[in-house]
Amino acid sequence: MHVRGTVAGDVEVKSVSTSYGESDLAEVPLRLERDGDESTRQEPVSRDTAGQPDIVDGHETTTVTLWNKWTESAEYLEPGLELLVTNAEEKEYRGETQYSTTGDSYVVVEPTFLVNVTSIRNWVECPRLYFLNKLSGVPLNYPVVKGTLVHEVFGDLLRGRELEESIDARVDERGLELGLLGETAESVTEDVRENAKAIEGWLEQGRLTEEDSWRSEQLLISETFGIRGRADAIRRGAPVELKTGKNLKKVPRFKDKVQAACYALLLEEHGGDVDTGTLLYTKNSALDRNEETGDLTPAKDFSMGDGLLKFVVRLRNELAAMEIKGEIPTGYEGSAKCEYCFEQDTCMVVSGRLDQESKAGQIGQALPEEEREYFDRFYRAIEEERREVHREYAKLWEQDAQERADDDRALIDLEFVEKRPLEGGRWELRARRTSGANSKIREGDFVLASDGHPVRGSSELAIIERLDEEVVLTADEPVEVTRLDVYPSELTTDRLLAAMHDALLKGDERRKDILFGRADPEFDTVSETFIDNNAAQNEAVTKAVSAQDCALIHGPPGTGKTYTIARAIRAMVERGERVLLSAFTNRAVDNALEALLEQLDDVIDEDRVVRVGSESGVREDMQSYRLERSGDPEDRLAELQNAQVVAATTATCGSRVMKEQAFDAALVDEAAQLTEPGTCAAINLAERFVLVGDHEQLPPVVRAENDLTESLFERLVDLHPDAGVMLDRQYRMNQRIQAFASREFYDGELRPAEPEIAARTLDDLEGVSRAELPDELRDPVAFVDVEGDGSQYTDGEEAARIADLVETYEAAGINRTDIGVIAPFRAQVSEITSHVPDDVSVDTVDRFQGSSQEIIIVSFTATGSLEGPIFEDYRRINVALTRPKRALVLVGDSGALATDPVYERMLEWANG
DNA sequence: GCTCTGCGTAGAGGA
Repeated sequence: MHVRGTVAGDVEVKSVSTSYGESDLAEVPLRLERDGDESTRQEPVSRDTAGQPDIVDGHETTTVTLWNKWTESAEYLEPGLELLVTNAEEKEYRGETQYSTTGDSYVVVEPTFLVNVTSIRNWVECPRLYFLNKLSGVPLNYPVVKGTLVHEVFGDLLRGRELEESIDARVDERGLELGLLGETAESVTEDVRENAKAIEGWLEQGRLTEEDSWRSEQLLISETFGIRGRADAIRRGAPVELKTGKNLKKVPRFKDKVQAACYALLLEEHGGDVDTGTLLYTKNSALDRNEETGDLTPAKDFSMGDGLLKFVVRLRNELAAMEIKGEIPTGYEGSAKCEYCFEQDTCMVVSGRLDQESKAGQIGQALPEEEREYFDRFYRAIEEERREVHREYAKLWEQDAQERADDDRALIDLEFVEKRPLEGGRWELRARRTSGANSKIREGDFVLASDGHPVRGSSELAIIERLDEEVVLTADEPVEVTRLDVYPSELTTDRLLAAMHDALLKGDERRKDILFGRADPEFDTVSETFIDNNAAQNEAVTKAVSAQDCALIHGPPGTGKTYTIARAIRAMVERGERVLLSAFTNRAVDNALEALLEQLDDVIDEDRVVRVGSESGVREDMQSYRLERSGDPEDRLAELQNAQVVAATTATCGSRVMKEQAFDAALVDEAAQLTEPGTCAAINLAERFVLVGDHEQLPPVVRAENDLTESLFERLVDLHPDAGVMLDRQYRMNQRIQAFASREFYDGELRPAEPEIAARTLDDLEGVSRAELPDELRDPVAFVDVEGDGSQYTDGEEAARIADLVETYEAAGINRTDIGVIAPFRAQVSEITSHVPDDVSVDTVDRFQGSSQEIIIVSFTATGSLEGPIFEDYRRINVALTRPKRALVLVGDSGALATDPVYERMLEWANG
C-alpha cells in the first residue's frame, strides 16, 4: 500500500539493535492525505506488481517509520513537506495503526515537485554545480551544439532516416548557432558523421543478431517519483543514453549511470521492468577496439540494481527538499572533490562575490551589501515563480480532464482524424475539435498530446502547427490524439535568473552604480532638434540620444511613445550606432518595429534591420525581417552581424544566440510591464539603455506575489527623476474622455496635442451623425446604469445591454469594426462575444492595452459591491478608460461602483 | 478571487 501525507511534526532519527544488527530508523509524524473528492483523484501507478495500490484514507496523524538508508531522506524533512512511501507495511502499535518502509519501498519527498533528469545528473556531480548551472545557464559552445546534433541524428536513424540526409538537414537547422561559433557546414558535417558512424555500426550489429524494438526521444513523467525527462532511446524496454564526450574507462561514468537509472524509474512507472541500461560513447569507437573480435564497441551495458534506483530517488529527494525550502546548496551535500572540478574557479568567484558558504571556498571581494541583499530578494522571488510553474506540472495529474478544460489548460474531446509520416521520421497528427471551448493553447506551443491522459496514457510532446476547427500537430511518434494539455516550461524563470546573475556578477560597475542609485545618469550635450511640434517628445529623443547611461521616457496613453522611440532609434542609427529594440510581448515588439521601419525608410537598407523570434511569435507582416535559424552558417552569421537594428522580446534577449550580441543602446518599450530581471535581459546587452513605458498602466504579470511586481522602469523613475521625461500631449482622446485619466493618474498634466484632437467626436466619421443617437450617447462620455444579474464573473444583463448599444451605434452609421468592448473577466468577454456580432472586438482590459478604438464600451461586471483584486488595481481602470478616441460608454451598476472613492469620482465625471 | 505572455522541450559536454 502507498502512504501519502504531510509531515506534521519533528522527525526523530535513531539507531536500534535488530536481529540483523544495528539499524537506523526515522519516525515521521504524518498527517495522512485526505482523499476528499474521490471522483477526481486517481491513484498513482505502483511499482508493486501484486495489484493496485491502496491510498490510505482519512486525515488522522500517524507515524511512518523509515528504515536504514531512507533515514537520509528523513533528514531534509520538516513540517509541511509532503511525503509518499510506496509499498509500506501496516502495523498496529498500542492500538494505533502505523506504517513503515519495506524492502520494496521508495520514499519520495514532495512527489508533486517534478525534478528534471538533467538536474539530478548535475546534482550527483555536485549540488553546488547544479546551483551554478541554474544561475548562469550554459553559454553557446561547440561541444554542446555538436552533442545536440549527434543526438538528433541518432534519433533520426532510429526513426529510419538515411544517415547523410539526416546530417545535412540537422546541420542546416543549426546554421545560426554554428555561424556564431565560427564553424563551417563542412567541418561540422565531418565531425558529426564520425560520431554517427559509430552509432550506425552499433545499430547494424543489433539488427543482424536479433529482433530489436526501438523508440527514440520519449518524454516521460513520473507522478510517483516526481521525475521528468526525455530518454534518448529505449531498446527492448531499457534506456539507452548517447554520449558524445570522451570516456576511455571500461565502465560508464557514475553520473551517466544515474541518468540512465532515472529513465529506468520513469519506464517502470510506465509499465516496464528495467534492470539494464546502455551507454553509447560515440567517441570511443576508434580507441576502444575489442581485442578479440576487432569489433567497434562504443556501447557499455550495465545492470541497474535496486540499490542504484533507490540511491537516485534519495538524490532526487534532497534536491526537491532544497528547492521547496528555497535553500542554496553549498557543495558539502555531496562528496565531489573540488580540486578535481574544472568549475572550481567559477564556483569560488561566485561564492566570494555573493558571500555564500561553499565547499570550494571563496575568492575575491564580496559585492556591496545592498547588491547581495538584492540578489537574495530576487533569487527568492524568481524561485517562487519557479515553484508556481511546478504547481502547474502537478495539475497535469491532480486535476481531471474537465477541470483542466475549465481552466483553459487543456483541449479535451478531440476526435482523432489521422496520422501521417513526415520525412525525417516524425509524424503529423490531425484531430478535430468537437466543441468551441477555448484554451491557452496556441499555434507554436509545446503540448502533451495524449489519447486520454497526459501522464498515465500514451502521450507525446508535440508542437501545434495549426489550430482552428482542426488541430495539426507534429510529434516523434504517432499518438491517436484525443486531448491536448499545456506543457509548462521553466524556460522564462531560468532566463530571469541568468539575467539577474549577469547584471550583478558580469555587469560593469558604472551600470550598477546607476541601478543602485550610487551615481546619477549623465548626458552629453546635443543641440539638434528632432521633433519640432512637440517639446516633450523632442526632449525625450534628445535625452535618449545624449544619454551616457540611461534615459526614462514616461508615455501616458496616446502620447506617441512608439513614434518617439522610432525617432530616437533613427537618430542613433544615423550616428552609426547599433541598437537593440525590445519589449515583453511580441505584439509590442512588432508595433514598435513597424513605426521604426517608417522612420528608417531612407536611412539604412532594409536588410540591416533584423527581427529575432520564433515563426509563430512574429507578426505576419514582419516575417520578412525575421532571422532564419537554418541555412549556411556563414550566411546566418553575416545576416545577424550586419544588422544595425535588432528587434526581439526580452525573453529572446536571454537566449544563447542573443547573449552573443552587443549593442550601443537598448530601447525597451512597454517597460512598466517588465520585471527587473526581465528588463535586465535586454539592457545587459547594451552600453546604454532607454526605458519607455507608463507605470500608471498595467504592471508585470507574475504568478506569485513577490518583488517582481514592481518594474525597473518604475523604480528608476523614482530614483533618477532627472533622467526622465513625461510625454504630456496625447493624440488619441476627445478632451472629455481624457479629463478623468489626466486628473486621476497624471496630476492633470496630460493634455490634447491639438485642438482637433480635443474636439474629435463621432461626427468626424464618414456617414455618422450624433444627432441620430439617443440623447444619452451624444456626449463623448456616457454612463449606462444596469443593475446586473448578480453573478460573479459574468453579467448577462450588461451583455444584453451592450448588444443593444452596438445596434444603436450601427443604426447611426458606425462601422462595427470601430467598436471595442472591454470587460474585466474572461468569462464576461465570452458572454458578451455571444451577444454581439463577430466584427466587434471584445477583450479583457489586459489585452486591450496598447491599442485604441473609435468607440469603447466598458462592462464593469460588478453587482452589489466592488470586491475583487481586479477592481483594486486602478491601473486597470486607467487602461480601459483611455482606449477610445471619440466615444466612451461605461456600463455597470452605479450602486456597486459608488462604494469605492475612485469609481465614485469616475461616475461623477461620466454623468457630468 | 482575477488578469496572463514568453520560450525550441530537455539535454547537449568540458575534464
